[in-house]
Amino acid sequence: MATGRTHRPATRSRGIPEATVARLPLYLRALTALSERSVPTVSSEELAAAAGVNSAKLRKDFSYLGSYGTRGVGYDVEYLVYQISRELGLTQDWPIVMVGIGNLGAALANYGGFASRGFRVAALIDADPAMSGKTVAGMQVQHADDLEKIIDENGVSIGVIATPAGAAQQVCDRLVAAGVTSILNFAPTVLSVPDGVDVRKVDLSIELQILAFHEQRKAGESAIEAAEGAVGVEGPAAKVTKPTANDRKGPDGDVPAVMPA
Amino acid sequence: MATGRTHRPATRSRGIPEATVARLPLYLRALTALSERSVPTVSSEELAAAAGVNSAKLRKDFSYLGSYGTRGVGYDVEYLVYQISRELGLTQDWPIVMVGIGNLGAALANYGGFASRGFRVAALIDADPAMSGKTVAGMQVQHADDLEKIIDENGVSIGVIATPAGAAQQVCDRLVAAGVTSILNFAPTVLSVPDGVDVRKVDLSIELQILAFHEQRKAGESAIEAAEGAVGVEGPAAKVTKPTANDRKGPDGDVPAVMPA
DNA sequence: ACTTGTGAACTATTTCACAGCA
DNA sequence: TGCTGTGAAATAGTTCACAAGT
Repeated sequence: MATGRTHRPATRSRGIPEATVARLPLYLRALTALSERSVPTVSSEELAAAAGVNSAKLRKDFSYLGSYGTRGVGYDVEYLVYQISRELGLTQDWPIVMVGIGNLGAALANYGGFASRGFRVAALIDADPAMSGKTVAGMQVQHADDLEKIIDENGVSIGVIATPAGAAQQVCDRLVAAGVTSILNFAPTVLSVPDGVDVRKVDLSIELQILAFHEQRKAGESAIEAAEGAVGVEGPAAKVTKPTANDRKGPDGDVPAVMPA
Repeated sequence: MATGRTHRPATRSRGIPEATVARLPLYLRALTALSERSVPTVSSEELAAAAGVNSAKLRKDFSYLGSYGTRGVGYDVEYLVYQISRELGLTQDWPIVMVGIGNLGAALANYGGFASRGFRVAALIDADPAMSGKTVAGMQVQHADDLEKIIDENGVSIGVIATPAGAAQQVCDRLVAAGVTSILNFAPTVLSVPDGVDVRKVDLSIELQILAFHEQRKAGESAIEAAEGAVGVEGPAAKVTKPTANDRKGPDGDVPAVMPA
């Protein structure tokens, strides 16, 4: 339903803001949950709550996609699921290759969230000959030598890198040379790629460091307040102001080492 | 080493932009690498390249921390490493608990990047009795019953959730009740927490969906151009007013199922 | 009576470009 | 001369608040 189609709301299809794109998967998840509960429609208010954003932002986001709601009523859940899926390109099948089947790679291979949207793991690849032939998440791990062939035969355009940092750029280069144009990088390295190739980076330790920053703020605040006798008193004494030392800050040995599953 | 120290440049310590905070770990990583190669100083240009940003942004970012560079010369590597570490709160020790030792949890436990900055895994916790006592990453997995005791005894203020989506909110509530004020959430759920508690979310499938969006753009561009040769017209008949079936959209079974390491 | 869709105001972030210092 | 530090301009993103549909 929804009026949709004939009237082209001007906005459609022309550059959706990056910030909006990043939230579409969030909305999609919330909508999918509603869909499973057979909820027919949602208001921007309800959906926003379920997705953890405010309703003005959600409405603005949707306005970039088109006018898919009905005033006075809300949004048709099924219809919106479809529209967002389509916008994100999830109505098609995306074969992906995963390179580096260590601890993290194995976890990713088992990750249900990949398969549950348009993604399909076409191959698991590891450079370690000892890994070849091992079964991870129901698939045989293949050797890196076959990378190009696999990409070509499966029409892969998205690659996931979960190798140690040292190998990432090299793997990336091969992926790109073989035709991959989008890369999800879990290795703690800055990858350099030619124009036209997208890279997204997930860095586990960075997230923790950001939390530590805010955590320190909280602790510091009360310390200052306590020292100056100011307002907002809130003080679990447990907040050891000056913890132990911290010698280690050792080598950047991030990403899990390869280790058979 | 570097002029620094005595002069306090006005800016210091007052609200550093969130976008800047998010990049500090990036700079820190690049600087650490330089430090290991015993490079004494870097220019904003060089460091920016190593961190994958542009130099104007980097200089602006650093200007929020203070004036730690030397005009005509650059930045003292060791000094900057220290200043950024301090700013991020990494000069102190942060004990963390990890809840949910499935595939992903095990990978995280083995992740070198945690230990290599101020973080220390104080405990691995899983609700599955079959996991208790098992050794993962050199630590005994403990049962969820002991959560509160562990948090209290170790002064933990940061928790990592790697449980299935269904258990996440419940785990979160217990963490918060026990005194945790920062949470890194790997479960594909929106967590609700009281004011004063920070949550950061890492969602593997969201990142892939964002890539798919851009990937589709690339492909679509040429396809549409080829098909319509014209300008603004966009008329994929596919605009099925009433979505097709769209079967799969299966259960939101994200996050890896628990499975012994 | 209710809820969307959206200009307009506001806030945050990035980029420019150059004065100021080593 | 070379490179930082930073106002000022440009751009991106968010929030407000209300007109317009249903």
